[in-house]
Amino acid sequence: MSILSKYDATKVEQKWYDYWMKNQYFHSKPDNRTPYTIVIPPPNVTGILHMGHMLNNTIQDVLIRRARLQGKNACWVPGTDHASIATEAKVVAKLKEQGIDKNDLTREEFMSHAWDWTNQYGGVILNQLKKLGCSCDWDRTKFTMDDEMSESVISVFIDLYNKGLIYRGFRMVNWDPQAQTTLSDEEVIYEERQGSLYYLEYAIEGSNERLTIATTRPETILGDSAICINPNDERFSHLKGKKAIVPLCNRVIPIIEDEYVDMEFGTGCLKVTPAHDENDKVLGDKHQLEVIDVFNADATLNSYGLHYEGKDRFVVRKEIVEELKDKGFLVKTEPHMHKVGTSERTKVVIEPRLSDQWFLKMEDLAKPALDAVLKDSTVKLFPKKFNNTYRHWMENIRDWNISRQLFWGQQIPAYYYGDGKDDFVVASTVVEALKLAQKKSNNRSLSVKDLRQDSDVLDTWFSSWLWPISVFDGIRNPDNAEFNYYYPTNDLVTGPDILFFWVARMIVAGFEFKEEKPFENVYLTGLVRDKQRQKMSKSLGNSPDALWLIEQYGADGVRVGLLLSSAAGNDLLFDEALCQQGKGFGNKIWNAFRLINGWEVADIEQPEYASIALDWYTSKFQKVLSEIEDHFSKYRLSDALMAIYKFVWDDFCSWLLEMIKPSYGAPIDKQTHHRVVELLELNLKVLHPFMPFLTEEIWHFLKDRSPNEALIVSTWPEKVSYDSTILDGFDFAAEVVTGIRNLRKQKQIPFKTAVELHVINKASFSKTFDGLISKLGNISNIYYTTSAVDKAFSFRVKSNEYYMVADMLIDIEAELAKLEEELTYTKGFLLSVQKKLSNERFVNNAPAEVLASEKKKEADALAKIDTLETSLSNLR
RNA sequence: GGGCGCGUAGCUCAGUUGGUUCAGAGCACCUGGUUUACACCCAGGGGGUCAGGGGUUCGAAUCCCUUCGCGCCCACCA
Repeated sequence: MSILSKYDATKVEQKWYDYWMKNQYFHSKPDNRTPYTIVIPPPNVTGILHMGHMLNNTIQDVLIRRARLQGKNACWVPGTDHASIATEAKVVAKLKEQGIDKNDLTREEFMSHAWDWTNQYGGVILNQLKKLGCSCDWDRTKFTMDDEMSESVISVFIDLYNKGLIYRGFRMVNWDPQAQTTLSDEEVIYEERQGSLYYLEYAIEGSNERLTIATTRPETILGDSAICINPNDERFSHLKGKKAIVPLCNRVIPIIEDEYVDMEFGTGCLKVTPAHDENDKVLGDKHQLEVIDVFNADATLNSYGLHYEGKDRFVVRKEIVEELKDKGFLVKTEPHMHKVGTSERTKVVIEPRLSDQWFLKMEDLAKPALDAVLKDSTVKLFPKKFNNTYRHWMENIRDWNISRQLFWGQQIPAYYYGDGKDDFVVASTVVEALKLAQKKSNNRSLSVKDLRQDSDVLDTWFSSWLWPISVFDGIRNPDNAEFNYYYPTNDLVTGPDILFFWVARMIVAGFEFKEEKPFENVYLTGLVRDKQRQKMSKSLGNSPDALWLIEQYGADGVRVGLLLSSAAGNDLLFDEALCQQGKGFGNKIWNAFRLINGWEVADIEQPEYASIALDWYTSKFQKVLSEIEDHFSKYRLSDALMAIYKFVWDDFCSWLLEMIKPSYGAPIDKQTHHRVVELLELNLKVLHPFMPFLTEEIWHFLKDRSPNEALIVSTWPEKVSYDSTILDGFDFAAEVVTGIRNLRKQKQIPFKTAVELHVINKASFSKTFDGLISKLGNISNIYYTTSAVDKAFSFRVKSNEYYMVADMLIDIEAELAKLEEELTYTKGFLLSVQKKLSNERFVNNAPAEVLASEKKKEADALAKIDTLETSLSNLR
């Protein structure tokens, strides 16, 4: 087979993915190995792959592939989330295009459309993950609305209800008027908006006086039930006990007193509208005020809105201000910055609204989850700084509104049998519900027909908080073998934006339902932004198409590009140039392989330099391996990758291969070839998690391998002790080579011209590396001497003096100047070291090794000065 | 308003308990290169008062105080 000079990812990647799939390497089943488990953060079933997914899933794949190589039973469970509000919104929009109004459909009809949609788009994102190389166990693919997943959700609901933790309450909730559902507090995003503060006059009953209040929401005045003043406010003490008249509708409302009112803000008078503001609701309850809801579900005004009935809240705001102005109620308008709650999904302004909803009591549930992270560290967050955020949320946790006024989701298993507040039962089936209802109502004649199931569905997160448990069927079959083997899972990789939505709640669920954490480590990635630091989003259009990127740079290139600059917890500034860098890296490795592969191998003696070079690289590999391990242990994947990147590019390609490369046309000896292939294989192993396709491709080119010898199921390199003296020696030799190269460049001595090298070996540097130095510097001979060499260019490494003899004119003045400069610098350095050493307090307080190092510095400097001075006097 | 975090080379970031190798890496930049794996390359190089100020210490990018700038999370002020 011919080997192309440029690596072509597009031709290679699909081939290996199919191969891995065919051989079932992604598939896991319990056995006697240690499990390593990751559950995917399930993406929205109808979503498409964006940069955040690419980053997340690349990281997960790196972790899972490494674990697999380490001999663990690696299991990565994929799946999707039904994302009730987002998906329902998409389906509603699509139906609208077809001229179908959701409100005209029955629940069953709508669900059928939604399932069609899901089946049509549901697989898209998972197929995109395959293109990225993700080694998920696809046989385990789950969907949060699968029958068995839904069953788990329902049984958990019933369990929590029976424990008294779920209750039904008439409360102020966050209402999304577009989706016409409630939202949890977490789904509301507060945005700073420029608004206005309107000063309105209310007449006082039985008086000509008028009272001015300030409000940001004039459209709600028709729902006012009181004016509130601070009892300590002397400006208004004469109004105590009086009544005010609401403009336009002329309703008479009481003037109440409460210290809640801030005397400094606005006019010191507050209009109280219990139906449309949470604080007003509190005041209303305290003072037993009437609750007047002026809105319909879609935030148009209802009949309380008088002639504004049917108009949208924002339209009414404009119009009512005009009317109030015309009629003399508007005193003034001031610009006012304030925070407005918006829906995470639909972006519309949230309306506080009173309604019957289902809530989950969180306070007690939160306790074990709080301790697990902060006290016992049974769950560890990376980076650690998120511990504080987590603590704050958990300690101030509020009850979770879990009902949604949607169709797409698990319908709440509550059945009403009467009109009373408590006339309902909670059960998994109608039959069971009937039994309970008959008992609770003491009415034996109650039949299924009398039961009406709650029309709400559960919050999506109420199903995904069970994800690590339910994907192994741990709710329905608590003691099953799979669950016992895989749970708790090991690592969770996700974005910090869903720390509360999902991560915290999974921890809660783990302890509540399994008395066990759901995972050990949580790796929170950064957000993917563009080069201008803008968040990547569809609306900004700054997010590159994932598949297009993969086509351009190969999955390996994109993976490397994403990982190169994404330290854990830091935002990633995505730049396509990084993918190019990743692709370039792949090509570099490819060419290193081609070089090795192209050598003619002969049964000849191994040169000494080659053996030394290989020994050095073998030790260097071990050193880098321990660095890589260290980075992995801290979830510093980009550092691990960078360590490998530099190691492969610099140490392997630029140093090792150049050192062992046979001269032109000559064959390489068998032994060297064998060892360098082995070393390349080690490189491929540590690279595989990052660049799975390229490495597998080369792996199979190197040798004929049967499927069970594939790289993906090979073994992670073993850590063994290594020789650090050879590493130090090599560093010294490398400095010598660099010195030679520098001189060649400065003096324009072409590399092709062999030169002699003379050395005054004051540093007693081992001659072991002479062969390598000669090869890399094109040195004809190395001579050891004790005195300066005439007509030569010189350079120094530590206290060693090197002379390069070339058939060229030496500029004595320039050489002198160079030596003088080095001498001045070294003397200055010596002075600073000696100053330190003569400081008694330093000598007394500094640890021994610091002291020793300073003394060594002093000795080295003295030796170097001696060398320099000798050279100078010789030259003169 | 409360809390957390950040400010190190042109850019993105490392820098563990203050002390060999502490001022680093990658990219970008500059100079040279038709070395028969690779120009997606090779060799070499420049570049930082570690945001400003003060303090502790024999010694500070690192610890403390303070000023300035930035980001994030949480919170009901009309």
